Amino acid sequence: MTDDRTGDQLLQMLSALANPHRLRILAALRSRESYVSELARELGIGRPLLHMHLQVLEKAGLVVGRHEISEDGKALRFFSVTDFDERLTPERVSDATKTLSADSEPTGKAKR
Amino acid sequence: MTDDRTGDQLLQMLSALANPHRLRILAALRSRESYVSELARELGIGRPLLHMHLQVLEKAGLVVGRHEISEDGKALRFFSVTDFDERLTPERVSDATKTLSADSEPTGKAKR
DNA sequence: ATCACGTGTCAGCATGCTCTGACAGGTAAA
DNA sequence: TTTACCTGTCAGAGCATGCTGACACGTGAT
Repeated sequence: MTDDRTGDQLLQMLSALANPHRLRILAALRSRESYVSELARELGIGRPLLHMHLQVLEKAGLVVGRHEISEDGKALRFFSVTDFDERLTPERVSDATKTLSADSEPTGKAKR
Repeated sequence: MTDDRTGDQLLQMLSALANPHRLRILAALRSRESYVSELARELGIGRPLLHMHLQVLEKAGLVVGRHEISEDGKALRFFSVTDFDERLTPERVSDATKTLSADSEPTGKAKR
């Protein structure tokens, strides 16, 4: 079965997925959960950057983070992927546009 | 059945869909095909802008354009949506990353 | 010729997204 | 205390996108 997000939520999900780094992050977290610093090393990207990408993914509901304390007392931030399921078809897109809120309208009404 | 694009193609599709205007364009074309100028009026956006969005959608294979001659001799550019079908799940994303080409790697190897 | 309507493209501004280096704070072990 | 990890955030640079007005070209009707 497929999820039932609103147009805005779907758009947010698509925006989150439209980036190679974020796709790789999801793939990496799927094979095994891990915390920020470790993930950054594994993917070879900067920690601040990864941190930002994780926020985007989390806001889109594609990933969830939790706090965990390692044996030696470090406060680690673990992330794991949610099991999202969205089907992309012309029909789904049409449906989504019905619940698309204020977004386009370049500048006001735009009557050209 | 779901499509079988490579990671790069999926990424291109996601990027194309990650925009409210383009979602609306697809929805509009689904209810009825039309040509650029008419579509622009219907959606209330500029023609050059719509032209650009249509190019993005076409390159992603979500829409196809063809030339047609109206009764009064005008060369019209008609567009129609393809019936794409892509399922978004953690597994699909993992698969896609296997066929993701040169993209990330911020600057060279990036060993941090 | 001029008007009305269609096509496509370009320069340039504005906005948003990406990315890095630096800073601040915290715990545990040497 | 110093070292070595971890967490988070910010400013600023750089690059990609979005968007508009103007230009060029074509056809049929007035």
